[in-house]
Amino acid sequence: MKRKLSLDDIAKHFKVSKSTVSKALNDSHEISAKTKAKIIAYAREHKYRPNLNAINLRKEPSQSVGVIIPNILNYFFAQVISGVEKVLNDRGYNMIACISNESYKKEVAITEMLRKGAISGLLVSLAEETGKLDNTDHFEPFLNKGIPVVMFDRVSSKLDCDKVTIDDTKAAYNATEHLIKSGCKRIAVVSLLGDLEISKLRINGYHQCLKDHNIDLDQSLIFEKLEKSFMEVEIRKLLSAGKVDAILGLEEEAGVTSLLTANSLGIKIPEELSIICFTNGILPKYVVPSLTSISQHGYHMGQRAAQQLVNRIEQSDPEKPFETEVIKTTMIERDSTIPLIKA
Amino acid sequence: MKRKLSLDDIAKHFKVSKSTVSKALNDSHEISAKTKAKIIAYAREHKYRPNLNAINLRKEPSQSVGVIIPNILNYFFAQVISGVEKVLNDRGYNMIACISNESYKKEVAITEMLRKGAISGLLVSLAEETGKLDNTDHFEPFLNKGIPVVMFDRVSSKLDCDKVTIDDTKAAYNATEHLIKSGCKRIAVVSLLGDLEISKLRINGYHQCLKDHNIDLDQSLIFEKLEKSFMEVEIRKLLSAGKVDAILGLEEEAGVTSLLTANSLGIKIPEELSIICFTNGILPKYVVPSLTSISQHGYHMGQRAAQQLVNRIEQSDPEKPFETEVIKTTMIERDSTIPLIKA
DNA sequence: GTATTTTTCGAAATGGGTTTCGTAAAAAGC
DNA sequence: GCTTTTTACGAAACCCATTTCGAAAAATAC
Repeated sequence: MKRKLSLDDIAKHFKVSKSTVSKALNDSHEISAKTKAKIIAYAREHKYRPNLNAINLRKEPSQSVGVIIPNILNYFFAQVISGVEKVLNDRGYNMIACISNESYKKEVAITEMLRKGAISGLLVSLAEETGKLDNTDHFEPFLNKGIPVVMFDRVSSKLDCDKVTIDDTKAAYNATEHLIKSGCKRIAVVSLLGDLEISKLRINGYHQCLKDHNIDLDQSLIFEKLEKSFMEVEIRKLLSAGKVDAILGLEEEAGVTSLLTANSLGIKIPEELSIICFTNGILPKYVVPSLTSISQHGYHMGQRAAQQLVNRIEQSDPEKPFETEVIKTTMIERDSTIPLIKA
Repeated sequence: MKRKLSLDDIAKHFKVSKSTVSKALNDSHEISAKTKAKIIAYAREHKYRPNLNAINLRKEPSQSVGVIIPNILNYFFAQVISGVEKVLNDRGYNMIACISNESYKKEVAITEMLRKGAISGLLVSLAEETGKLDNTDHFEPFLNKGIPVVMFDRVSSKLDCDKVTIDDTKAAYNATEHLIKSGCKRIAVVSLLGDLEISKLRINGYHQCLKDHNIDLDQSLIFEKLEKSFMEVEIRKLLSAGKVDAILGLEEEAGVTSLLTANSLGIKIPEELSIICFTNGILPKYVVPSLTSISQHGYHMGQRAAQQLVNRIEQSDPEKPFETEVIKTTMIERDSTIPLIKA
């Protein structure tokens, strides 16, 4: 059991006071060269590291908030982080960014780390695996301690806290409707989102829209839990069969992969196949043909989530009911869909 | 000058001891319901916030390191962050990620914030503006305090510390040589990097290669300090003039913009124009035609930088000379260049 | 009514540094 | 040799919340 070496320990070793040690290590002029030398040497040898909390206790208290995102390589989350960082910085907070890498275990480990640390609040977007396990118990300790939690985008209805999302159901509904109005009848759904709640919501929107337009639901056209490694093969099978005239991608990668696969099969877009996908990242604009996609306004969502959190932190009324803010989505029409003729 | 409300302040107000206040706020059973109620009410009303450093002083000390990147929306930096985060997490550190947004002022503000905070080390990639001003004084205080700093990618020779970079000169040389060997003679350079040191290094590599192949340098082909908003116009002018048969983009955006502009002008790639760019992000693979680019292995670079930093933190030999680790780059050939026939 | 238990609270120690101020010893001044 | 100034260091306060332990007060037991 090695306890950390402290100033007192060094002081005792040399039979001097800890103020002497402190001054020696800070290279104060009050301490003689010899004394300084031996203390510094000893400190180095024994890898003395000052306790940063102790140092900071004397300084202005600094606040930080933890942010947990599933994957920083996802452009949407990079946008969110960008927005979060701006707000936090403007309001004098540090951001401790953590990446769950879509893993439940990692997410739990992060929360444990953050609990030890000193955070004033927590921003979370759930890992895919957490969505599947549907377990958000690891966030409870924060709420119990009065540390506010705000979930964004990938939220869970199991946790009672503030949330910032898009209207997934409505966005999916509108996208589906656009496809139907442009003449599509057999609309497939492809997705890597697995068991996340937002996946169910989006599919619900799709269902509702089909129903409202009297189109029979065909379960064989829904691929909601694709594995990344098999996605392209599955899509290729689907498209080769020639039974679909549109694809709704529940996230960007599914949409882009559909488009590229269609290209490689020589399927004409949008004449023979229309595609719309969620998440307007970098790719939709640059692939050929460009891809109609639904912007979730990540930067703005990040800003709003951070603002909600800081408001909670700074205003101490725990009685204030939790709110779910819904960010409007925007469908950005590009070349993968047939433009509607305005009535 | 309002000082933060402390436990003592509340204790004095009610003429009780601060242990009573502490217990009341933590909902201890030792405190009567009435006492608890009034103390909690008062604390809420006056927005009492415990000093987290004081709380943490009693817990296991947690270490965190600051990371400053210019822009999280840049895929390369997202990769770096990804690698950094993995290493830091594995080794028990928190990551405080900060975004300078390419601004010198913001970068300085971040360092000031981090100095107040408790960080054990700092990872930095310079903002473009900082490169232009060529001023890294704001990092000196960390080094003077014995807090190690590791720079990565956009480093400065002004600061004496550990660094992790690619061999910019060599990478540019190799790319240029590839273009020359595939028959290009008039190679333009386009870049948004402005006054960053890496920009000069890459241009040096280009110079050297031209020299070694007895090609005269034409300054009018070098656009090293393009502004983002004028870039496309400049490139369009350049390409319309029809005087170039290759473009070397010093970063991804310049490369992609060149490619798209050439497309829109009907210039055939790679027959009439070859393009290579630095930074193998998401786009090069997806644009049409796909773009030959130089991978800087961001994830690996992030990992190495973090490892260097943690090593410095944990091993207390400040005498160890600073090192600059050079990460090998890889040129990924795609369809924007003519393949070389192997000898 | 006395003995025992429970409730409620306070004093003080704790965590690990920094900083102020006081003092003894050594150096300098005359 | 005596006074004044430096130099070198220590004691203690300070930052702020938590927690242990002891004690007084109140409630219950018999």
